[in-house]
Amino acid sequence: MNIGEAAARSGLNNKTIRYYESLGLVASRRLANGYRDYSEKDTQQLLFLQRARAVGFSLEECRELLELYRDPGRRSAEVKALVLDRVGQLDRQLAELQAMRETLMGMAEHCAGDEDPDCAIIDTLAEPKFKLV
Amino acid sequence: MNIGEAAARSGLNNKTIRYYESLGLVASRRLANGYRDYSEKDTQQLLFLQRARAVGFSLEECRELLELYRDPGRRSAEVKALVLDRVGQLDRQLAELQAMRETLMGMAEHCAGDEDPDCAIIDTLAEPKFKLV
DNA sequence: TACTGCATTACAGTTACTGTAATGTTTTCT
DNA sequence: AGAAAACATTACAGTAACTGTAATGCAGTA
Repeated sequence: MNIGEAAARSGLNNKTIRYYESLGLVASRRLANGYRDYSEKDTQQLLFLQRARAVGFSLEECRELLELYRDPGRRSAEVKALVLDRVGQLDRQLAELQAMRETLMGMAEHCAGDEDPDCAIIDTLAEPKFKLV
Repeated sequence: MNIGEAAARSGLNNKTIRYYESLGLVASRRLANGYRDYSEKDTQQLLFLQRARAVGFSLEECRELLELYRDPGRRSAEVKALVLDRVGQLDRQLAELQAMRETLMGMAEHCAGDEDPDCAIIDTLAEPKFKLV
C-alpha cells in the first residue's frame, strides 16, 4: 500500500511518516516508480508510534519503545520502566500546570474585571504581593 | 545597568533578553560602546515578562499583557479576559495530561515488569484492547 | 601588558512537525 | 487519446522559545 493508505490506517500524516523515516524510526520499501510501499507490519509499527506519541512519549522514547517492540528477547521490566518514567514526567508537568492555574486564579480573584485601569493582575505581575510559581 | 545585571534582577538569561528585544517585546538604550543600558523601569518590564512566562503565557500573549501594562487607559476586564483564557488553556492541557497518565497507569498495571518478553504495554500500544487517549 | 570577565553579532541547533514549491506518476473523466 | 484530478516525490522554510557556539571587542585588575 502507498503512503496515503498507511497514513489513513495509522492516523499519522503523510509528512509525519516521511519525517519519521528521515529520522530512521521506520523504514520503507520502494516501488519501481519511487513510491513508498507499506506492508501490514509497517502500518502496525506506524500505529504503534502514533499511540506512543498520543500518550506523550518523545520521539527518542518512541525509538526505544519501538526497539523493545521489535525485540523478541525484551524484558517487560524495561518497558514498564519507560512507562513509569513517563508517568513521573507527567506528574511533574501536572504539578507545574496546577501551580500556574492556582496563581492565575488567585490573581483573577483580585481583579475587578471592569472598565477601570486598576488591575490586581497587572500589579501582581509587575511586583507581586503574593508568591508566584 | 548593563545586560548582566538586568538579567540577574529579572531572572532572565542575557540571551533571552536579547531575544525578546529582537522580537520587539522590549527596547533598550545603548551606551557609546554599544552596550545595552537598562533602567529600573526596563528591569521591571523584564520581570513582568519573566512572571508572565512563568505562568505559561506565550510570547504573543505576553506582548498583549505588556501593552496593557504600559497603557494607563487599560480596562482591567481585558487583562482578566487574558488570564481566564489562559486558565482555559491550562484546564484543557491538564485534562489531556491526566488522560495520558491514566492510560499509562492502566497499561503499567497489566505489565508484570519482569525478565519476560511478554508485555501488556507493548501489546496495548501495538493493538489496544482498551481505549487509548 | 596580560588576563579575566563581560559585552557584541550572527548563525546553527533543539522538538516535532507543518507548509510550500517544483516536479513526477497514476487514475479518472470526457 | 488527451486533459485534469489526485496522488506521489524531494528540498527547503517556518513554527515556539529559546540555547549553544564562534568570532570578536571592550573593561577592569594584577
